[in-house]
Amino acid sequence: MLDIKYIREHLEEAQQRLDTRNEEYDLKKVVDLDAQRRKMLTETEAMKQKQNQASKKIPQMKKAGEDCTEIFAEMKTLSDQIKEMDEAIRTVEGEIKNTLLYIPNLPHADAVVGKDDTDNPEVRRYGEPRTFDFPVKPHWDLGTDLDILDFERAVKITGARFSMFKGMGARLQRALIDFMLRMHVKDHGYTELSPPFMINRASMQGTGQLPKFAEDAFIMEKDDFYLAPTAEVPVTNIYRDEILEEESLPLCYTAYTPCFRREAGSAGRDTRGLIRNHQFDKVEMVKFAHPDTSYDELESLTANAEAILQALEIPYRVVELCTGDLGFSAAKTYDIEGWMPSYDRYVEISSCSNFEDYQARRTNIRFRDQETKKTRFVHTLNGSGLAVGRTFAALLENYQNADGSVTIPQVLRHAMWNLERIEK
RNA sequence: GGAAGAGUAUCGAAGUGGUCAUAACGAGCCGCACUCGAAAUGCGGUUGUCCUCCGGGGCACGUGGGUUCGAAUCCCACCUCUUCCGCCA
Repeated sequence: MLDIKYIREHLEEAQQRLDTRNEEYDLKKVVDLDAQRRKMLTETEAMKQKQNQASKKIPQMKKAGEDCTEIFAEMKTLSDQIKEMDEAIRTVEGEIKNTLLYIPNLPHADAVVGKDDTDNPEVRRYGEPRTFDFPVKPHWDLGTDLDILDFERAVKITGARFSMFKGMGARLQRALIDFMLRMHVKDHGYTELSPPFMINRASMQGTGQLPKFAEDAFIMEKDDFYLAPTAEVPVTNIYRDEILEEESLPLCYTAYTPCFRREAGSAGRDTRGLIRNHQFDKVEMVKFAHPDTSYDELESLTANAEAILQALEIPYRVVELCTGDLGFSAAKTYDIEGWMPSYDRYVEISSCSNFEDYQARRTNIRFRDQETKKTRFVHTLNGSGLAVGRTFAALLENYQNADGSVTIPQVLRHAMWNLERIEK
Protein backbone atom coordinates (compact mmCIF):
# COMPACT_ATOMS: atom_id res chain seq x y z
CA MET A 1 0.00 0.00 0.00
CA LEU A 2 1.26 3.42 -0.88
CA ASP A 3 1.61 6.11 1.76
CA ILE A 4 -1.29 8.48 1.28
CA LYS A 5 0.69 11.26 2.94
CA TYR A 6 3.54 10.81 0.48
CA ILE A 7 1.16 10.76 -2.48
CA ARG A 8 -0.55 13.94 -1.46
CA GLU A 9 2.74 15.75 -0.94
CA HIS A 10 4.41 14.39 -4.10
CA LEU A 11 1.41 13.83 -6.32
CA GLU A 12 3.04 14.66 -9.62
CA GLU A 13 6.22 12.68 -9.02
CA ALA A 14 4.30 9.66 -7.71
CA GLN A 15 1.91 9.73 -10.64
CA GLN A 16 4.82 9.89 -13.10
CA ARG A 17 6.54 6.92 -11.53
CA LEU A 18 3.32 4.94 -11.48
CA ASP A 19 2.69 5.77 -15.14
CA THR A 20 5.84 3.86 -16.12
CA ARG A 21 3.95 0.67 -15.25
CA ASN A 22 1.74 -0.91 -17.86
CA GLU A 23 -1.62 -0.15 -16.29
CA GLU A 24 -3.08 3.24 -15.54
CA TYR A 25 -3.94 4.44 -12.09
CA ASP A 26 -5.38 7.80 -11.06
CA LEU A 27 -3.79 9.04 -7.85
CA LYS A 28 -5.63 12.36 -7.96
CA LYS A 29 -8.88 10.56 -7.17
CA VAL A 30 -7.59 9.05 -3.95
CA VAL A 31 -5.94 12.32 -2.90
CA ASP A 32 -9.27 14.10 -3.29
CA LEU A 33 -11.01 11.45 -1.22
CA ASP A 34 -8.36 11.87 1.43
CA ALA A 35 -8.90 15.63 1.58
CA GLN A 36 -12.60 14.97 2.05
CA ARG A 37 -11.85 12.46 4.78
CA ARG A 38 -9.64 14.85 6.72
CA LYS A 39 -12.20 17.62 6.54
CA MET A 40 -14.87 15.30 7.93
CA LEU A 41 -12.52 14.07 10.63
CA THR A 42 -11.84 17.57 11.90
CA GLU A 43 -15.57 18.25 12.04
CA THR A 44 -16.51 15.09 13.96
CA GLU A 45 -13.61 15.41 16.33
CA ALA A 46 -14.88 18.82 17.40
CA MET A 47 -18.29 17.26 17.98
CA LYS A 48 -16.77 14.42 19.96
CA GLN A 49 -14.88 16.87 22.10
CA LYS A 50 -18.17 18.56 22.95
CA GLN A 51 -19.71 15.19 23.77
CA ASN A 52 -16.82 14.25 26.05
CA GLN A 53 -17.10 17.51 27.90
CA ALA A 54 -20.81 16.94 28.46
CA SER A 55 -20.10 13.44 29.74
CA LYS A 56 -17.96 14.99 32.45
CA LYS A 57 -20.49 17.64 33.28
CA ILE A 58 -23.56 15.40 33.57
CA PRO A 59 -22.52 13.46 36.69
CA GLN A 60 -21.74 16.75 38.41
CA MET A 61 -25.14 18.17 37.46
CA LYS A 62 -26.83 15.03 38.71
CA LYS A 63 -25.00 15.26 41.99
CA ALA A 64 -26.06 18.86 42.37
CA GLY A 65 -29.62 17.76 41.72
CA GLU A 66 -29.98 19.78 38.55
CA ASP A 67 -32.41 18.91 35.79
CA CYS A 68 -30.68 17.05 32.93
CA THR A 69 -33.60 16.82 30.51
CA GLU A 70 -32.37 19.59 28.28
CA ILE A 71 -28.77 18.46 28.02
CA PHE A 72 -29.90 14.88 27.43
CA ALA A 73 -31.98 15.97 24.47
CA GLU A 74 -29.13 18.09 23.17
CA MET A 75 -26.62 15.27 23.52
CA LYS A 76 -28.98 12.79 21.92
CA THR A 77 -29.06 14.98 18.82
CA LEU A 78 -25.29 15.39 18.88
CA SER A 79 -24.81 11.67 19.38
CA ASP A 80 -27.00 10.91 16.36
CA GLN A 81 -25.07 13.41 14.28
CA ILE A 82 -21.76 11.87 15.32
CA LYS A 83 -23.04 8.43 14.39
CA GLU A 84 -24.00 9.70 10.96
CA MET A 85 -20.67 11.43 10.45
CA ASP A 86 -18.72 8.38 11.64
CA GLU A 87 -20.64 6.26 9.19
CA ALA A 88 -19.86 8.69 6.37
CA ILE A 89 -16.18 8.76 7.32
CA ARG A 90 -16.07 4.97 7.37
CA THR A 91 -17.49 4.92 3.88
CA VAL A 92 -14.86 7.33 2.58
CA GLU A 93 -12.10 5.50 4.41
CA GLY A 94 -13.30 2.25 2.92
CA GLU A 95 -13.17 3.77 -0.54
CA ILE A 96 -9.66 5.09 0.05
CA LYS A 97 -8.43 1.79 1.43
CA ASN A 98 -10.04 -0.14 -1.36
CA THR A 99 -8.52 2.14 -3.99
CA LEU A 100 -5.08 1.93 -2.39
CA LEU A 101 -5.21 -1.86 -2.20
CA TYR A 102 -5.54 -1.98 -5.99
CA ILE A 103 -2.69 0.48 -6.67
CA PRO A 104 0.71 -1.18 -7.14
CA ASN A 105 4.00 -0.05 -5.66
CA LEU A 106 5.94 2.82 -7.19
CA PRO A 107 8.88 1.53 -9.23
CA HIS A 108 12.26 2.45 -7.77
CA ALA A 109 13.24 6.00 -8.75
CA ASP A 110 16.15 4.73 -10.89
CA ALA A 111 14.23 1.85 -12.44
CA VAL A 112 14.70 1.09 -16.11
CA VAL A 113 11.61 2.32 -17.91
CA GLY A 114 10.28 -0.24 -20.33
CA LYS A 115 7.21 -1.89 -21.76
CA ASP A 116 7.66 -5.63 -21.21
CA ASP A 117 10.26 -8.35 -20.65
CA THR A 118 12.00 -7.56 -23.93
CA ASP A 119 13.13 -4.29 -22.32
CA ASN A 120 14.71 -5.97 -19.29
CA PRO A 121 18.42 -5.17 -19.27
CA GLU A 122 20.82 -8.05 -18.65
CA VAL A 123 22.95 -7.37 -15.59
CA ARG A 124 25.43 -10.28 -15.73
CA ARG A 125 25.99 -13.82 -16.89
CA TYR A 126 27.52 -16.84 -15.25
CA GLY A 127 28.86 -19.93 -16.99
CA GLU A 128 28.80 -21.00 -20.57
CA PRO A 129 25.87 -23.04 -21.96
CA ARG A 130 27.15 -26.49 -22.73
CA THR A 131 27.34 -27.64 -26.34
CA PHE A 132 25.94 -31.09 -26.92
CA ASP A 133 27.24 -33.49 -29.55
CA PHE A 134 23.96 -35.41 -29.46
CA PRO A 135 20.31 -34.35 -29.74
CA VAL A 136 19.22 -32.92 -26.38
CA LYS A 137 16.15 -34.30 -24.73
CA PRO A 138 13.73 -32.06 -22.87
CA HIS A 139 13.46 -32.83 -19.15
CA TRP A 140 9.98 -34.35 -19.46
CA ASP A 141 11.33 -36.99 -21.84
CA LEU A 142 14.46 -37.55 -19.80
CA GLY A 143 12.40 -37.89 -16.61
CA THR A 144 9.79 -40.17 -18.14
CA ASP A 145 12.37 -42.38 -19.85
CA LEU A 146 14.37 -42.71 -16.63
CA ASP A 147 11.11 -43.46 -14.77
CA ILE A 148 11.73 -40.66 -12.26
CA LEU A 149 8.86 -38.44 -13.43
CA ASP A 150 5.29 -39.62 -14.06
CA PHE A 151 3.07 -36.98 -15.59
CA GLU A 152 0.35 -39.31 -16.83
CA ARG A 153 -0.44 -40.69 -13.41
CA ALA A 154 -0.28 -37.25 -11.82
CA VAL A 155 -2.95 -36.20 -14.28
CA LYS A 156 -4.99 -39.24 -13.28
CA ILE A 157 -4.68 -38.40 -9.60
CA THR A 158 -5.45 -34.74 -9.97
CA GLY A 159 -5.39 -33.19 -13.43
CA ALA A 160 -3.39 -31.23 -15.96
CA ARG A 161 -0.34 -29.29 -14.77
CA PHE A 162 0.40 -31.64 -11.91
CA SER A 163 3.42 -33.88 -11.73
CA MET A 164 4.72 -36.81 -9.75
CA PHE A 165 8.29 -37.58 -8.80
CA LYS A 166 9.29 -41.21 -8.46
CA GLY A 167 12.27 -43.11 -7.10
CA MET A 168 15.50 -41.23 -7.82
CA GLY A 169 13.35 -38.30 -8.96
CA ALA A 170 11.64 -37.98 -5.61
CA ARG A 171 15.03 -38.31 -3.96
CA LEU A 172 16.56 -35.67 -6.22
CA GLN A 173 13.73 -33.26 -5.49
CA ARG A 174 14.29 -33.72 -1.76
CA ALA A 175 18.06 -33.47 -2.19
CA LEU A 176 17.70 -30.14 -3.96
CA ILE A 177 15.49 -28.78 -1.20
CA ASP A 178 17.92 -29.92 1.46
CA PHE A 179 20.90 -28.57 -0.46
CA MET A 180 19.32 -25.15 -0.87
CA LEU A 181 18.19 -24.91 2.74
CA ARG A 182 21.56 -26.06 3.99
CA MET A 183 23.35 -23.39 2.01
CA HIS A 184 21.04 -20.57 3.06
CA VAL A 185 21.18 -21.58 6.70
CA LYS A 186 24.84 -22.56 7.06
CA ASP A 187 26.54 -20.23 4.58
CA HIS A 188 24.14 -17.31 4.23
CA GLY A 189 22.85 -16.98 7.79
CA TYR A 190 19.13 -17.47 7.30
CA THR A 191 16.83 -19.09 9.85
CA GLU A 192 14.75 -21.94 8.52
CA LEU A 193 10.98 -21.86 8.90
CA SER A 194 8.32 -24.38 8.04
CA PRO A 195 5.13 -22.30 7.95
CA PRO A 196 1.51 -23.24 7.33
CA PHE A 197 0.71 -23.90 3.69
CA MET A 198 -2.83 -22.64 4.05
CA ILE A 199 -3.18 -18.92 4.41
CA ASN A 200 -5.95 -16.63 5.58
CA ARG A 201 -7.27 -13.63 3.70
CA ALA A 202 -5.51 -10.99 5.79
CA SER A 203 -2.13 -12.56 5.06
CA MET A 204 -2.84 -12.81 1.33
CA GLN A 205 -3.84 -9.19 1.31
CA GLY A 206 -0.77 -8.20 3.28
CA THR A 207 1.69 -9.30 0.64
CA GLY A 208 -0.43 -8.11 -2.27
CA GLN A 209 -1.91 -11.33 -3.71
CA LEU A 210 -5.35 -10.06 -2.73
CA PRO A 211 -7.61 -8.40 -3.61
CA LYS A 212 -6.43 -7.86 -7.16
CA PHE A 213 -5.13 -11.31 -8.05
CA ALA A 214 -7.77 -13.50 -6.46
CA GLU A 215 -8.14 -15.53 -9.67
CA ASP A 216 -4.52 -16.73 -9.39
CA ALA A 217 -5.02 -18.43 -6.04
CA PHE A 218 -6.60 -21.70 -4.97
CA ILE A 219 -9.21 -21.01 -2.34
CA MET A 220 -10.98 -23.17 0.19
CA GLU A 221 -14.22 -21.27 0.29
CA LYS A 222 -15.69 -22.98 3.30
CA ASP A 223 -12.84 -21.78 5.50
CA ASP A 224 -11.80 -18.71 3.51
CA PHE A 225 -8.27 -20.13 3.37
CA TYR A 226 -5.94 -19.98 0.41
CA LEU A 227 -3.25 -22.44 -0.65
CA ALA A 228 0.09 -20.67 -0.37
CA PRO A 229 1.18 -19.46 -3.82
CA THR A 230 4.68 -18.88 -2.42
CA ALA A 231 6.33 -18.99 1.01
CA GLU A 232 6.62 -15.22 0.67
CA VAL A 233 3.06 -14.99 1.94
CA PRO A 234 3.25 -16.95 5.21
CA VAL A 235 6.81 -15.89 6.00
CA THR A 236 6.36 -12.16 5.38
CA ASN A 237 3.22 -12.28 7.51
CA ILE A 238 4.95 -13.76 10.55
CA TYR A 239 5.49 -10.24 11.88
CA ARG A 240 2.17 -8.76 10.80
CA ASP A 241 1.04 -6.11 13.31
CA GLU A 242 4.31 -6.28 15.23
CA ILE A 243 6.97 -3.76 16.18
CA LEU A 244 10.51 -5.09 15.80
CA GLU A 245 13.70 -3.96 17.52
CA GLU A 246 15.95 -1.94 15.24
CA GLU A 247 19.08 -3.89 16.22
CA SER A 248 17.40 -7.17 15.25
CA LEU A 249 17.34 -6.09 11.57
CA PRO A 250 17.82 -7.53 9.09
CA LEU A 251 15.84 -10.64 9.98
CA CYS A 252 16.51 -13.34 7.41
CA TYR A 253 14.33 -16.41 6.95
CA THR A 254 14.31 -19.25 4.51
CA ALA A 255 11.53 -21.75 4.05
CA TYR A 256 10.70 -24.67 1.87
CA THR A 257 7.04 -24.90 0.88
CA PRO A 258 5.01 -26.33 -1.91
CA CYS A 259 3.40 -23.53 -3.95
CA PHE A 260 -0.02 -23.58 -5.53
CA ARG A 261 -1.05 -21.39 -8.44
CA ARG A 262 -4.00 -21.48 -10.80
CA GLU A 263 -1.85 -20.14 -13.64
CA ALA A 264 -4.91 -18.35 -14.91
CA GLY A 265 -4.15 -16.76 -18.23
CA SER A 266 -1.26 -19.07 -19.09
CA ALA A 267 -3.31 -21.58 -21.07
CA GLY A 268 -1.18 -23.16 -23.75
CA ARG A 269 2.12 -21.93 -22.32
CA ASP A 270 4.75 -24.35 -21.05
CA THR A 271 2.19 -27.14 -21.10
CA ARG A 272 4.79 -29.90 -20.85
CA GLY A 273 7.10 -30.73 -18.00
CA LEU A 274 7.84 -29.02 -14.75
CA ILE A 275 8.07 -25.42 -15.85
CA ARG A 276 4.53 -24.28 -15.15
CA ASN A 277 2.55 -26.48 -12.76
CA HIS A 278 -0.31 -25.84 -10.37
CA GLN A 279 1.83 -27.28 -7.60
CA PHE A 280 5.57 -26.92 -7.32
CA ASP A 281 8.20 -26.83 -4.62
CA LYS A 282 10.20 -23.75 -3.79
CA VAL A 283 12.76 -22.64 -1.26
CA GLU A 284 12.20 -19.01 -0.49
CA MET A 285 14.28 -16.34 1.24
CA VAL A 286 12.59 -13.47 3.06
CA LYS A 287 14.23 -10.47 4.69
CA PHE A 288 12.92 -7.78 6.99
CA ALA A 289 15.41 -4.99 6.52
CA HIS A 290 16.21 -1.49 7.71
CA PRO A 291 15.07 1.06 5.09
CA ASP A 292 18.57 2.55 4.90
CA THR A 293 20.18 -0.71 3.81
CA SER A 294 17.43 -2.58 2.00
CA TYR A 295 19.03 -2.19 -1.42
CA ASP A 296 22.28 -3.69 -0.15
CA GLU A 297 20.16 -6.52 1.20
CA LEU A 298 18.62 -6.98 -2.23
CA GLU A 299 22.08 -7.41 -3.74
CA SER A 300 23.11 -10.00 -1.15
CA LEU A 301 19.76 -11.78 -1.42
CA THR A 302 20.22 -12.07 -5.16
CA ALA A 303 23.79 -13.28 -4.64
CA ASN A 304 22.48 -15.93 -2.21
CA ALA A 305 20.14 -17.26 -4.90
CA GLU A 306 22.89 -17.16 -7.52
CA ALA A 307 25.18 -19.14 -5.21
CA ILE A 308 22.89 -22.15 -5.55
CA LEU A 309 23.14 -22.16 -9.34
CA GLN A 310 26.88 -21.59 -9.14
CA ALA A 311 27.29 -24.54 -6.81
CA LEU A 312 25.19 -26.67 -9.17
CA GLU A 313 27.18 -25.27 -12.10
CA ILE A 314 24.10 -24.36 -14.07
CA PRO A 315 24.71 -21.39 -16.41
CA TYR A 316 22.45 -18.43 -15.76
CA ARG A 317 22.00 -14.76 -16.33
CA VAL A 318 20.57 -11.99 -14.17
CA VAL A 319 18.18 -9.44 -15.62
CA GLU A 320 16.67 -6.40 -13.98
CA LEU A 321 12.95 -6.03 -14.52
CA CYS A 322 11.93 -2.85 -16.31
CA THR A 323 9.00 -0.82 -15.00
CA GLY A 324 6.53 -2.48 -17.35
CA ASP A 325 7.45 -6.00 -16.22
CA LEU A 326 7.68 -5.30 -12.50
CA GLY A 327 5.40 -7.24 -10.15
CA PHE A 328 2.54 -5.52 -8.37
CA SER A 329 4.16 -5.05 -4.95
CA ALA A 330 7.79 -4.70 -6.00
CA ALA A 331 9.89 -1.55 -6.30
CA LYS A 332 12.85 -3.35 -7.84
CA THR A 333 13.34 -6.92 -9.02
CA TYR A 334 16.15 -9.06 -10.39
CA ASP A 335 15.19 -12.22 -12.21
CA ILE A 336 17.69 -15.03 -12.35
CA GLU A 337 17.27 -17.17 -15.44
CA GLY A 338 18.82 -20.61 -15.70
CA TRP A 339 19.93 -22.11 -18.99
CA MET A 340 17.36 -24.58 -20.32
CA PRO A 341 18.79 -26.55 -23.28
CA SER A 342 15.39 -27.76 -24.56
CA TYR A 343 14.08 -24.19 -24.67
CA ASP A 344 17.44 -23.06 -26.08
CA ARG A 345 17.22 -20.01 -23.87
CA TYR A 346 17.37 -18.82 -20.28
CA VAL A 347 14.25 -19.52 -18.19
CA GLU A 348 13.27 -17.72 -14.98
CA ILE A 349 14.30 -19.75 -11.97
CA SER A 350 14.32 -17.06 -9.29
CA SER A 351 12.89 -13.62 -8.74
CA CYS A 352 14.43 -11.35 -6.08
CA SER A 353 12.62 -8.20 -5.07
CA ASN A 354 12.71 -5.27 -2.73
CA PHE A 355 9.19 -4.21 -1.81
CA GLU A 356 10.44 -1.29 0.28
CA ASP A 357 7.64 -0.39 2.73
CA TYR A 358 4.78 -1.38 0.42
CA GLN A 359 4.11 -4.77 2.04
CA ALA A 360 5.13 -3.50 5.47
CA ARG A 361 2.41 -0.90 5.23
CA ARG A 362 -0.20 -3.47 4.20
CA THR A 363 0.94 -5.88 6.92
CA ASN A 364 1.74 -3.18 9.49
CA ILE A 365 5.28 -4.36 10.26
CA ARG A 366 7.37 -1.67 11.92
CA PHE A 367 10.52 -1.22 13.95
CA ARG A 368 11.43 1.28 16.62
CA ASP A 369 14.01 3.81 15.50
CA GLN A 370 16.49 3.99 18.38
CA GLU A 371 17.36 7.61 17.69
CA THR A 372 13.92 9.15 17.32
CA LYS A 373 12.08 6.48 19.40
CA LYS A 374 9.45 6.58 16.67
CA THR A 375 8.16 3.60 14.76
CA ARG A 376 9.00 3.21 11.07
CA PHE A 377 7.92 0.64 8.52
CA VAL A 378 10.52 -2.00 7.73
CA HIS A 379 11.44 -2.89 4.18
CA THR A 380 10.56 -6.41 3.09
CA LEU A 381 12.43 -8.40 0.47
CA ASN A 382 12.14 -11.86 -0.88
CA GLY A 383 13.55 -14.12 -3.53
CA SER A 384 13.31 -17.69 -4.69
CA GLY A 385 16.30 -19.64 -3.68
CA LEU A 386 15.30 -21.44 -5.86
CA ALA A 387 12.21 -22.72 -7.63
CA VAL A 388 12.84 -26.44 -7.11
CA GLY A 389 10.85 -27.78 -10.08
CA ARG A 390 12.60 -25.54 -12.53
CA THR A 391 15.99 -26.27 -10.97
CA PHE A 392 15.18 -29.99 -11.25
CA ALA A 393 14.35 -29.48 -14.94
CA ALA A 394 17.48 -27.42 -15.63
CA LEU A 395 19.63 -29.96 -13.84
CA LEU A 396 18.26 -32.89 -15.83
CA GLU A 397 18.71 -31.09 -19.12
CA ASN A 398 22.15 -29.61 -18.46
CA TYR A 399 23.56 -32.80 -16.97
CA GLN A 400 22.12 -35.26 -19.49
CA ASN A 401 24.36 -37.73 -21.24
CA ALA A 402 24.15 -39.25 -24.73
CA ASP A 403 22.72 -42.49 -23.33
CA GLY A 404 19.85 -40.66 -21.65
CA SER A 405 21.33 -40.89 -18.17
CA VAL A 406 21.83 -37.87 -15.94
CA THR A 407 24.97 -37.16 -13.94
CA ILE A 408 24.46 -35.94 -10.39
CA PRO A 409 26.49 -32.78 -9.63
CA GLN A 410 29.21 -33.27 -7.01
CA VAL A 411 27.53 -31.04 -4.42
CA LEU A 412 24.35 -33.13 -4.46
CA ARG A 413 25.98 -36.54 -4.18
CA HIS A 414 25.86 -36.68 -0.40
CA ALA A 415 22.17 -35.79 -0.26
CA MET A 416 21.59 -38.31 -3.09
CA TRP A 417 23.01 -41.12 -0.92
CA ASN A 418 26.23 -41.06 -2.97
CA LEU A 419 24.45 -41.70 -6.24
CA GLU A 420 26.62 -40.48 -9.13
CA ARG A 421 24.25 -40.86 -12.00
CA ILE A 422 20.61 -41.60 -12.67
CA GLU A 423 20.22 -44.25 -15.32
CA LYS A 424 17.73 -46.87 -16.39
C1' G B 1 -17.57 -31.17 17.45
C1' G B 2 -19.71 -30.36 22.88
C1' A B 3 -19.20 -27.77 27.82
C1' A B 4 -17.08 -24.03 30.95
C1' G B 5 -13.84 -19.88 31.60
C1' A B 6 -10.70 -15.88 29.84
C1' G B 7 -8.88 -11.78 26.45
C1' U B 8 -7.04 -4.34 29.70
C1' A B 9 0.38 -1.32 28.89
C1' U B 10 6.60 -5.40 28.47
C1' C B 11 4.42 -9.18 32.13
C1' G B 12 0.88 -10.28 36.25
C1' A B 13 -3.46 -7.83 37.30
C1' A B 14 -7.52 -4.04 39.45
C1' G B 15 -11.64 -1.65 37.47
C1' U B 16 -18.74 -4.57 36.65
C1' G B 17 -22.72 2.38 33.68
C1' G B 18 -20.10 8.55 34.37
C1' U B 19 -15.94 13.03 37.09
C1' C B 20 -10.43 5.84 37.04
C1' A B 21 -7.08 4.86 30.71
C1' U B 22 -0.54 8.71 29.59
C1' A B 23 -4.92 2.73 33.05
C1' A B 24 -4.88 1.43 40.69
C1' C B 25 -1.50 -2.26 42.76
C1' G B 26 2.77 -5.58 41.88
C1' A B 27 6.90 -7.02 38.71
C1' G B 28 10.32 -5.86 34.76
C1' C B 29 13.14 -2.18 32.13
C1' C B 30 15.64 2.91 31.80
C1' G B 31 17.47 7.29 34.44
C1' C B 32 18.73 9.84 39.02
C1' A B 33 19.86 9.86 44.39
C1' C B 34 22.23 7.19 48.49
C1' U B 35 27.11 3.88 48.28
C1' C B 36 34.21 2.86 47.60
C1' G B 37 31.11 -0.53 44.62
C1' A B 38 26.87 -3.66 44.82
C1' A B 39 22.39 -5.10 47.20
C1' A B 40 18.46 -2.83 49.64
C1' U B 41 15.83 1.79 49.63
C1' G B 42 13.82 6.47 47.66
C1' C B 43 12.41 9.67 43.42
C1' G B 44 11.27 10.10 38.24
C1' G B 45 10.29 7.81 33.44
C1' U B 46 8.30 3.62 30.47
C1' U B 47 1.51 2.20 24.48
C1' G B 48 0.20 2.93 19.67
C1' U B 49 -2.26 5.77 16.08
C1' C B 50 -4.80 9.73 13.41
C1' C B 51 -6.08 14.99 12.57
C1' U B 52 -4.08 19.81 13.46
C1' C B 53 -5.27 26.83 12.24
C1' C B 54 1.09 23.40 16.28
C1' G B 55 -2.65 26.04 20.90
C1' G B 56 -4.48 21.39 21.04
C1' G B 57 -7.92 17.49 19.85
C1' G B 58 -9.79 12.50 18.44
C1' C B 59 -9.49 7.09 18.57
C1' A B 60 -8.02 2.28 20.67
C1' C B 61 -9.72 -2.28 27.04
C1' G B 62 -9.55 -9.28 21.34
C1' U B 63 -12.75 -7.74 16.61
C1' G B 64 -17.41 -5.91 14.73
C1' G B 65 -22.33 -4.39 15.85
C1' G B 66 -26.35 -2.91 19.45
C1' U B 67 -28.59 -0.44 23.99
C1' U B 68 -27.65 4.53 26.44
C1' C B 69 -27.05 11.54 27.09
C1' G B 70 -22.64 8.40 28.38
C1' A B 71 -19.90 1.45 27.65
C1' A B 72 -13.69 -1.70 29.64
C1' U B 73 -18.41 -2.40 32.38
C1' C B 74 -25.00 -4.36 29.80
C1' C B 75 -26.73 -7.25 25.07
C1' C B 76 -25.57 -9.94 20.21
C1' A B 77 -22.15 -12.11 16.66
C1' C B 78 -17.30 -13.50 15.47
C1' C B 79 -11.91 -14.46 16.55
C1' U B 80 -8.12 -16.30 19.79
C1' C B 81 -6.42 -18.73 24.19
C1' U B 82 -7.06 -22.15 28.61
C1' U B 83 -9.38 -26.47 30.94
C1' C B 84 -12.54 -30.80 30.51
C1' C B 85 -15.10 -34.32 27.15
C1' G B 86 -15.28 -36.51 22.21
C1' C B 87 -12.35 -37.57 17.84
C1' C B 88 -7.58 -38.18 15.75
C1' A B 89 -1.78 -38.56 13.25
